Amino acid sequence: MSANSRLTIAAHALAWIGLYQRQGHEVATSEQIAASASTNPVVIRRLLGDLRRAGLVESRRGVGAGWSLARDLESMTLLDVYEAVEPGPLFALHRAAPDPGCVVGHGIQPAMQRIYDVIEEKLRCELARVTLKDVLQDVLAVPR
Amino acid sequence: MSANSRLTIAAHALAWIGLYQRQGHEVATSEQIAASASTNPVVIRRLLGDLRRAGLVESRRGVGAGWSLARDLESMTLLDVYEAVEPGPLFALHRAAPDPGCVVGHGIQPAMQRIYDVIEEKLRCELARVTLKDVLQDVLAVPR
DNA sequence: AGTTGTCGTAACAGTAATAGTTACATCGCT
DNA sequence: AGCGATGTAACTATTACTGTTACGACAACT
Repeated sequence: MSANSRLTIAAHALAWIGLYQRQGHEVATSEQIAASASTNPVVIRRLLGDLRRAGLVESRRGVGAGWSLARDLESMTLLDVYEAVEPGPLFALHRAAPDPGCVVGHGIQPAMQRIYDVIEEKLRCELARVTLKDVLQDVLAVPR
Repeated sequence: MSANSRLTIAAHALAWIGLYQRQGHEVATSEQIAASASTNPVVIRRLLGDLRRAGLVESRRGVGAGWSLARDLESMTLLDVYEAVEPGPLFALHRAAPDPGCVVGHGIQPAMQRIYDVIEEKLRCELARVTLKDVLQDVLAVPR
């Protein structure tokens, strides 16, 4: 499906900031997070920018700048992250409108859309079950 | 997420063939289906090729060739189609392996993978609930 | 006031997948 | 033998994500 890693990296960043703050630090820099996630700081800044617009993190500028959580990890779910970071739908309909003169062409889009709506709702339910605190807990529980 | 229309078009094709056969025809051509779906015959042939490999349709060659259902529409679910047509996972992990020396970098992949596995299983359950007969029924129920 | 370190963002290249198109060999019926 | 459709290769176009460089904006510190 040409899956992307945006949800993974965003969760990684939030867990990283949460753990870092738990260790007594005020803010985390995009460079630190990027090093942990093996990616580029700009990628992190873009993703965290989306999360800031969604009210999940805050950023400070100037010297000693960086990112901090806007809410407790316990109050954030993967659904919040997903919505902040993945705009589009899971499945697409036809690129070009199907033939409206054909019975199937006429009815297929409403029919499939209804199915896709149900499926996306289920997906959201599952994502909403998992808080970022759960994620961090799972991360820390992995044996080394 | 950069969603694609493969599942939609494949369902369209199956519903079209099913209805066409119900009307007494033996086989449907990729050109007929492509016209209904407003796409190119080769796109249809590629998708139906995947469905043939999955045992959902059969193809005949030579004069009077075309596509027919290998099983009843009632015995096919959207999960069968999804599996035939969408190889990859819904969400990707990191492109490059995260820093194994970092606690988060070390534990994030198993943690997220477990979450993604659960979510994909739920998705499959939902897809398995819908047969292609249901789809065709819904299509025909759309008012014109 | 100047220096410094970080964010915010634009701009561009690289990669990959889907989709559309053309072309043609192959097959099997008539 | 001729015909009509599949099967498939090859190429292009489009799109999205990712990675990278660059630089202005900003705020703290000396």
